[in-house]
Amino acid sequence: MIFSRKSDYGLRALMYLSDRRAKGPVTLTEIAERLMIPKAFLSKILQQLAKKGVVRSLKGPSGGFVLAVEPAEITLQEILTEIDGPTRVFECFATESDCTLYGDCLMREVFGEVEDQIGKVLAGYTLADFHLTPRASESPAKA
Amino acid sequence: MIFSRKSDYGLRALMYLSDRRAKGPVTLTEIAERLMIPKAFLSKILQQLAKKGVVRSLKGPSGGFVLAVEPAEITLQEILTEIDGPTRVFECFATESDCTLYGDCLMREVFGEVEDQIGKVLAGYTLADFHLTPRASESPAKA
DNA sequence: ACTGAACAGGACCAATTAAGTCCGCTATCC
DNA sequence: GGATAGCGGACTTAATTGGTCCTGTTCAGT
Repeated sequence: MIFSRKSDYGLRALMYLSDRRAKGPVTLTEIAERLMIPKAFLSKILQQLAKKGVVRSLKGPSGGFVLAVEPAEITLQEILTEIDGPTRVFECFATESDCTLYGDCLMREVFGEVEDQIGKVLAGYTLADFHLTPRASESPAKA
Repeated sequence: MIFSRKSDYGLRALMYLSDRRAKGPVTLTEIAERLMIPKAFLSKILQQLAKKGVVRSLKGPSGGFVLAVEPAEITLQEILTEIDGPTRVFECFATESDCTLYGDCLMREVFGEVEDQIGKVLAGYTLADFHLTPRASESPAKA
């Protein structure tokens, strides 16, 4: 699996915050309950995202988390990288000296290409493309 | 990591067999030693590839493994799939009922796209593209 | 100032998967 | 029939992921 459960949780939490970013801070407890994510675990994920500046956390009563970026300004690639770290496609186990490949390592080339393609797809979407709930701003009559 | 160490071992073993497929069966011991792969572990991998018909195994003295396909006829995608199983990019952890996504699941779409792109890259290479050693048939004067 | 709501962060534990080993069995060549 | 080589199942170990717990610290409201 390329993307972990952590990414799934984190991404959904960001969608939740994105949907409610007009309404002030949302508590960890609320997000965890609504999205059915283990609270303590989600706490770690949001802490991590807070350090990276994706969300802002406010302590004390009436505190919680708010999205710190414009949903349309952060790509899926950025989000997943910030949660899971860079997508590693293949790691060469051989050391320089015992790599028996002929000439330039074609493997590196191939897997570099794979990484690029993955990145390209993920960079094509932003948080604004994802919603957990219908947007209040969207005309319901259009259904 | 998308691709496991098992894939690395298996792929390199296939390159080895590809390079020497004119010279008859190669023993597990030879491959393991040359490529510095734990023998018992490589055995499992080659067994697996034998079941899939990628290599053929011959028991008894003067036995060993031979490549059972034309190197140019098997893609990197096929090889990696046969060793590691299909590349799973993302697994939705929510059940149908608790998936809170709005409308059609955009996630599925995105990650399907990612899988397609990975497949496209890997399908563009065959075993014939990879070599552990210089090909004898290739003019050395060209260097 | 005190209280209680809320996040922070380190240490810890559990579950899963990946990686690797062991050993008796079977086929094959000479 | 003995030596050689792969087969295959059970097992162990190591690494990673997923998750918990507990003790802070910050801060709004009184």
